[in-house]
Amino acid sequence: MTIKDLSAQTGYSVGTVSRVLNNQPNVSEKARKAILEAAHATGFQLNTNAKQLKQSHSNIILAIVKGRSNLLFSRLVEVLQAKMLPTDHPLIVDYIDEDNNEVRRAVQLCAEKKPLGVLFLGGNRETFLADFGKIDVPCVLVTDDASDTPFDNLSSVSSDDFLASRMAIEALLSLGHRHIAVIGGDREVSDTARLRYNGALAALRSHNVDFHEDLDYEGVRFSYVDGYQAALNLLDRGREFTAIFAMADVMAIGAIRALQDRGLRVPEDVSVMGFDGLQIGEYTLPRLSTVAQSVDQLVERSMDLLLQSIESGAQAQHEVVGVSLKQRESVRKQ
Amino acid sequence: MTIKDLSAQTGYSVGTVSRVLNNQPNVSEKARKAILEAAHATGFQLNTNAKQLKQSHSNIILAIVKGRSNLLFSRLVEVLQAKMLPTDHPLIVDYIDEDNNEVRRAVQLCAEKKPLGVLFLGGNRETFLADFGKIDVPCVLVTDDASDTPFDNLSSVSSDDFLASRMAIEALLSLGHRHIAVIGGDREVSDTARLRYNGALAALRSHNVDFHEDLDYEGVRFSYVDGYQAALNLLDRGREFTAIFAMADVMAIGAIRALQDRGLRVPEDVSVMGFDGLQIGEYTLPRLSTVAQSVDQLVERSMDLLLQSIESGAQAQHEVVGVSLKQRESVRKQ
DNA sequence: TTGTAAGCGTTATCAG
DNA sequence: CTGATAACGCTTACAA
Repeated sequence: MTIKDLSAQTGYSVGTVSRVLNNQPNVSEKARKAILEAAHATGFQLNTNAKQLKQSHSNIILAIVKGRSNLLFSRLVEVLQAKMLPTDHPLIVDYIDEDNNEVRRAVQLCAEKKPLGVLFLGGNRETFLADFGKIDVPCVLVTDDASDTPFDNLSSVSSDDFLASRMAIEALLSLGHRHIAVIGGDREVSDTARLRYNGALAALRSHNVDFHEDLDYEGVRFSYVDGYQAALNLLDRGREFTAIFAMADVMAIGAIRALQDRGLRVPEDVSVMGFDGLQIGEYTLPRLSTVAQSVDQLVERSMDLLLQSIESGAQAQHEVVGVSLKQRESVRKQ
Repeated sequence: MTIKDLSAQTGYSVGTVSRVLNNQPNVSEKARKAILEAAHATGFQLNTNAKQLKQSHSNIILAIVKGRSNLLFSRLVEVLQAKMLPTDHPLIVDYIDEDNNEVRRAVQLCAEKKPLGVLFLGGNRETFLADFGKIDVPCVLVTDDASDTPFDNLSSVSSDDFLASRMAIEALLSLGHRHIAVIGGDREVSDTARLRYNGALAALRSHNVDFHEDLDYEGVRFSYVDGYQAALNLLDRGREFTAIFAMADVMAIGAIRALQDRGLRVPEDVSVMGFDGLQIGEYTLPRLSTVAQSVDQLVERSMDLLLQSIESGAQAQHEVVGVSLKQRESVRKQ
């Protein structure tokens, strides 16, 4: 089934059929009705390959998501979809593995889909530096900062990871905790992990609190099981600590379970602070205290920046949206 | 950048360039090397639109996933990707919203991608009955049963929802529970919800246990918050129950929190049994007792059936894989 | 308002 | 082994 068939069926030319199917003007109501009817009857759909191959530009917005099982990104995508619906920009969401190159993927997809702009959910500075030059449509990096990047078509909207992390530690400190362990990611690989680590360290240092990277830090993957194992390692190392700051809620939840399994109560014996503000944190026992990123704002600002660049050629901007400390149940006074 | 440019650059014709880029035989080593080198140097990638438009068939396997935030499906996709990697079948994963029509989407994508076969992660019987006739490649419906469907190119691999649900209830009954509430989905809409409901009901009936649909059943969406609210409703209704069976782990987790918020202890005061066997269930307090679906087997059998149909034209088959009762901490003797 | 036809980047068929 | 060349299904000037 092609527009040719539809053309034959209705007696109109493929040109007219195409115009109707794309809601273009300059078509008689009669033609429009006949063609639409035939299309509906047969369930006809335009072939996206041919369409995109031929089109010199679409009004697609592309979102490239780094990591399928990142719950924060899942939520961001949900909200993004909802907010895109009322606009007339089709949203194409493309998932790549965490260790794939998001920029190269974008280059490829830009050539194929000719989107108006692209949103990167997660990304790595080095990767952008290496290949972003090949992209010429407006882009926004979401959840990571790109302000120290030399591209004038790359905006960014991120939470202030350094500050947020600092807030998390300060909150713990202000409650009297003086021995704090940190569970995070690989700082060599992840900009986010590095920033959060530095923020935590800065807070610790400024309060003259003892912290030994080798003993008090666990750099692992952002997952339940890694958080669980990290907490176990911390415990086995024999260091005394009254609080753990985990750089992601999933790790925090894993860590809490590890503590509980070792007979420690949270928060009575050990406080645990997470990062992200995932939904699940509201249903655990204890409910997870966390530094919550604002999904709504992240999406809102990103779309705004992107649409502004697209519609009025606005300059690249780098915004930081606020985080909020959710004091729930997993943290208490020492 | 197109193969034409590459052709000009290397002095070979587009035909040869295409052959090289597709690892086809009948190309001299010299040509292969020169072209590959040029392609690498420029980071050239074939345009998928043009490729798929022209190709009469690919060896793509298509997976259509119904619902982005279904944690079971996320896990299935992960395992699926891992298992597909060693084969030479590119896996294309396409996500649609829960309330979209998976079959119509498949029809469209089959026309465009010409896949060898398609895997449906989740699907609705009615939907298949209505439109599946238009699909002629081998397909497997995963997690739902399609044995009462008249298509000879549609296999299915599912957990026995009826039996599994029955097992869940039996387990509760054997522990002395006689007042069991059930939290599930909309049986009008979801085959799965209906099967699980019927299984639960059968078990209850066969033990002559009192169960009033209006009072003891909550049909809601499969989410934390809905599970939470459902448990609250159950409580507010004033019925006495010593156990809750939730048809999904996420609902069970929500329900547990609701009970805890009302001062009830799980499992001391109320036992809660989930369904699915998600990872998160191993990290909650209490750890979630659940009827676990076997993600590995589901994927393994689905791929097997699909590949058999593709490679040797095997007939459609309908398999049921076993579930396992994970007795963890949220259920105990009444 | 409608039709015609070129061409998007590729694959595939056919000669050479 | 290699090169021309005709599609694939669509959009988009341009003509009518």
